[in-house]
Amino acid sequence: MDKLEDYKRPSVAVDIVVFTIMHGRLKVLLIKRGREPFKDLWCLPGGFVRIDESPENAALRELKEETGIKDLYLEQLYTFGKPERDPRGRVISIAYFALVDSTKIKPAVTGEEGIKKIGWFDVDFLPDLAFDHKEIITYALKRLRYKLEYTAVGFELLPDKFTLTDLQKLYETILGEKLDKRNFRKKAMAMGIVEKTREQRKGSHRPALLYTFRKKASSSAFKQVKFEK
Amino acid sequence: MDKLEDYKRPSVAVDIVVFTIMHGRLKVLLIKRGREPFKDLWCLPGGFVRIDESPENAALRELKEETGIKDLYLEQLYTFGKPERDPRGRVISIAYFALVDSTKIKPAVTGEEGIKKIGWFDVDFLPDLAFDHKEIITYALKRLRYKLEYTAVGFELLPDKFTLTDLQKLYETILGEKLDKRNFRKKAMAMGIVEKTREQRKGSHRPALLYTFRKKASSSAFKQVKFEK
DNA sequence: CCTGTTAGTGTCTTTGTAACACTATCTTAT
DNA sequence: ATAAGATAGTGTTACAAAGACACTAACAGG
Repeated sequence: MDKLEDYKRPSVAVDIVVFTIMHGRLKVLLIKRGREPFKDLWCLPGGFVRIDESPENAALRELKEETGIKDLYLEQLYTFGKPERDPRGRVISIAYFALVDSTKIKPAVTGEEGIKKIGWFDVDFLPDLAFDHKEIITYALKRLRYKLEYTAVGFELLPDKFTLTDLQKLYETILGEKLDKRNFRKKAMAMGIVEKTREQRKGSHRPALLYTFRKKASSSAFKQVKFEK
Repeated sequence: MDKLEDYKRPSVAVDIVVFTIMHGRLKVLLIKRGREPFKDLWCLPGGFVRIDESPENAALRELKEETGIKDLYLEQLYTFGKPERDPRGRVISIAYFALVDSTKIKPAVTGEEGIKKIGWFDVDFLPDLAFDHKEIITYALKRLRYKLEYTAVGFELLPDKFTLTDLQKLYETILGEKLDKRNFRKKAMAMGIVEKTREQRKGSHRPALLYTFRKKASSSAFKQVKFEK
C-alpha cells in the first residue's frame, strides 16, 4: 500500500506570476504558447519540475530559460491541482509569485527563435489565457495587495535607490487608491525601513532625495490591516 | 518538449496537520508508521493523491480513512518538494492545515487493526517524526498563530456553543500569552462575531452565558497585526 | 449563610491613524 | 535676472482603537 509504484503519478509543473511596475502600471509577464493545447494563447511562464530538482529551482530555471530573468523575489503561492485543469492529462501545478524591478529586465526578451513571444501585460487588461492561468493571476494579485499592506515586499519592485515619491506611487498603483503624502512619508520614516542617501534625482524642478531600503526592518507592516466591523 | 511523457514524474502526496484543543492544550494528530521507512516513528496523516482526485479531496479522504474525522476546517498550507525529502524516491507533498473541534473527535480512533496507532500530541512535546514532518508542523503552527490574530478561524476549534471564557482560553492557549478579560470581551462583542444565546453553562459557581459564532462577520481581525519598529 | 469560584462590567490613558495646506528648490523660458 | 512651472518636503490637530486596570454578581456546596 505504501509503495511508490502502486500509484499513477501526475505530472508536476510550476507556473510563475511575475509582477513588475512599468510606467506606473502593474504588469504581469506572459508567454505566447507555440503549440497545442491553447496554441497562440498567452500563458504564464513555467514548465515541468524535473525529477531531481526542487520546485523552487524549477521555477527559477524556467524563468531564466524563457525570459532571461535572474534576480528576483520569489515565493510559493498556491498549488493548483484539480484533475481537469490541463487537457493533456493530470498536471498539478505549484504556482509561484515573483516580483522584479523593471530596470533589471533585459530589453531583448521578445521573439526568441520566432516560436515564443513574451510580453508584459497590464493586470487590468489581460488577454485570454490558457489553462486556469487567469485564476492563478487573480490569486497572485490578491496576495500581492495583501502582502504590500503588511510587509515591506514592495521594495522588490524598485531599484536600489528611489525617491519617496516613487515608493508612494508604487503603493498607490498596486493598492489602487491615493495615499496622503505626509502620512505616507511619516510612516515610512517612523518605521525605519528606508534610509536617506546623499544622492538626489534631478529633473526640471526641485530635486528629490534618493533613499535605499533597509533590510533589517523588513518584517514590519507598512499599513495596518484594515479593521472591518 | 511539451509532451507529458518526456518527464519522469514525481509522486504527489498530501500531509495534513490537524490541530485541536484538548484540556486547554493545543494538540496535533499523529499516526504511528506501520512500515519502513521510519517504521514505528510518528508522522502526519496523509497519503498519495490519486490520479483522478483533487489534492483537497485526497486530504479529506485520507483523514477519513485513517482517523474517521469528517467535518473540519481545511486549507492548503504549503507544498514541500525538496528532492531528498523522502528516502523512497521523489515525493512532493502538498501540506494541509486543519482544525477540528475536539468534541467531534470519535473516541475509538486508536489501534485500528493493530497496525496503525493514532494519537494527539501536545505541540510543545512532539515525539520524533518521520520525513520532514516536524518542519511541516512548525510551519503550520506559525500559520495558525498568524491566522488567529487576524481572522476568526479560532471558532473552528470550539463547539457550536461556547462561553466567552472558552474563547479567551483558546486564544491564550494558541498565542501563548494572557489576554485581558475586559478588553477581549469588549472586542469580541464590538466586532459582532459572536452572538448571545439564551442558554447557560452551569458549574459550582456563577453560570456563564453561551455564545455562538456569527459566520457573517468572520473576515474581521480579532487582534490587529503587531506593529514592529 | 458563609465561602469558594467563575462571570461579568466601565473608564481613562496611550498610541496609532487620518485629514489637512503651505513653503522650498530646482529648471526653463523670457 | 526674474517669473513661471513643477515636484519635494514638512507639522498639527482630531479621531479611533488598544491597553491597563479592580470590583461586583451569581451560583453551588458545606
